[in-house]
Amino acid sequence: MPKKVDALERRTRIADALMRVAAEQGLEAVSLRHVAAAAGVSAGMVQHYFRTKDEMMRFALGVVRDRSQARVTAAVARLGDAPAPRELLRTIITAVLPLDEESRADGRVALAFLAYTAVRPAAASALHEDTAQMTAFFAGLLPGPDADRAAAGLLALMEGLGVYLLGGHYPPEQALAALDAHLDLLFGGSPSSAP
Amino acid sequence: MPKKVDALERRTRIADALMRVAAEQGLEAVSLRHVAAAAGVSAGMVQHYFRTKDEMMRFALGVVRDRSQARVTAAVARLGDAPAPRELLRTIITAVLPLDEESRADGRVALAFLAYTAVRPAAASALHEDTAQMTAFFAGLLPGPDADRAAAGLLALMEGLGVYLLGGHYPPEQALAALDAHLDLLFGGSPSSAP
DNA sequence: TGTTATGCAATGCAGTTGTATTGCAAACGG
DNA sequence: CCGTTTGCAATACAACTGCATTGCATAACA
Repeated sequence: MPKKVDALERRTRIADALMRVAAEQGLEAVSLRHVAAAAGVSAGMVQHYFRTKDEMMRFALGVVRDRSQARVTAAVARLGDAPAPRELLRTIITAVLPLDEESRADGRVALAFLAYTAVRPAAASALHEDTAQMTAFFAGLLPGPDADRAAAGLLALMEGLGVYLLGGHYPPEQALAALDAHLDLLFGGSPSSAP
Repeated sequence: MPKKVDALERRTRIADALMRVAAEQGLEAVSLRHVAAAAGVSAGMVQHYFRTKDEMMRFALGVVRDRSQARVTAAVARLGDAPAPRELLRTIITAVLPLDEESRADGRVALAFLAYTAVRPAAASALHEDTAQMTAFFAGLLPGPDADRAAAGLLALMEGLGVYLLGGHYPPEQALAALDAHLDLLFGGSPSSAP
C-alpha cells in the first residue's frame, strides 16, 4: 500500500478553512479555489478529499455542529457535579451564544448554514434532530407542568438572542440581561437580582 | 422629454422577482440574469434600473422591511381601537411569524438577508434601527419594572420562533404554544388557558 | 527491485457571473 | 419635422465557478 495520510485530518483542515471564509465573507464566497487558498493547499487537493462541493458543505456543517456541541459539553464539565438546573441552563446557553469574537465567527457560519438549509430541506434533518434533543433536555430541567412549552420558548429565545447578537442589534450585556430576566420568570422569583 | 415610466414600479417589480428567486433557491442564486428571467424582463433592463447588483440588493432589503411592517400595521388595524396590550403584542408577533406559506417565503428571504448583513455590517444599520424601535414599543406595552429586559427577551423569542419555524424545527402549533406560554409568564397569571 | 495503489498538482472546459459598451426605437420639445 | 433625451435590448468581456481529466511522484508491498 502506498503512503497513508490521515484523511479525516485533511478534511477537517479544509472544513476549517471553509468556515474561515464563510465567517468573513459569507457562504456565497465559498468556492473550491477560495477554500483551497484559505487552507493553503492546492485546489486539486480539495477536490481530492471532497468529490463535490456539496459534500464539502455537508461535512463543514457537521463540523459546525460538533464544535458547538463541544463548547457546550466543555462548559458543562467546568460546572462540576449536580449543578442547579438554572445554573446549568444558563451555562449551556451562554456557551452557545456568540458572545466573544471567536464564537461570533462560528455563529456567523451557523447563521449562514441556517439560511442555506432553509432552502435545501434535505440538509436540515440533522439540525432538526439537534433542536428536538435540546428541547427535551431543557424540558427536563424546567419546573412546572408546562415544561415542554417553556423549553421550546427558552430555546427560541436563545436562538433569537444569538441572531441579534450576530447582527449587532443587541450588545452582549443586553442579551444576558434578557436571558436572566427570562430565567427569573421561568424559575419563579427573581433570584438573579437577589444575591 | 421622452417617454415617462414609473421607475419605482419597475424597481419594485424587479425586487419582487428577486425575492421570489431568493425564497426558492436562496440568495446565492440571485443573479442579474436569474432575476431578470423571473421578472420576465431582459437582463439589460435590470441593469438599467439598478446600476450595480449591490444597489439592487439594498433596494430589495428595503422592500422586505416595508412588507413586514405593512403586515404588522394591517394586523394591528384589524384589531380596532385600544386593544389590550397582551392582545396587541400577540397580534403583532403572529403577524411577523412565518406561519402560512406566503409569509414563509418572505421569512426565508429575510433570513437570507440576515445572514447577508451579518457579513456586510454596513447594510445592517437599517435592521438595527428596526429592532431598537421594536424593543421600545414592546417595552411600553409590558407590565412590571423590568419592561425593557422583558421586551428584549420577547423580541428575541419572536425571532427565534421565526427561525425555527422556517427551518421546520417547530410546527406552527408549537411555536404559538411557546409564545402564549411566554406571554402568560410576562402578564402574570395564565389567562391563555383560562377562557 | 519492480509494481501498483495512492496523494496530490495542473490543466482544460463549458457555463455563469457582474459590468461596460453599443445600438436602436420611441416620445416629447422645438 | 427634427433633434434630443430617455427606455431598453443586445452584445462583449474578463473573471470566476464546479467538475473532469491527466500526469506524476512517492511509498508500501511483492
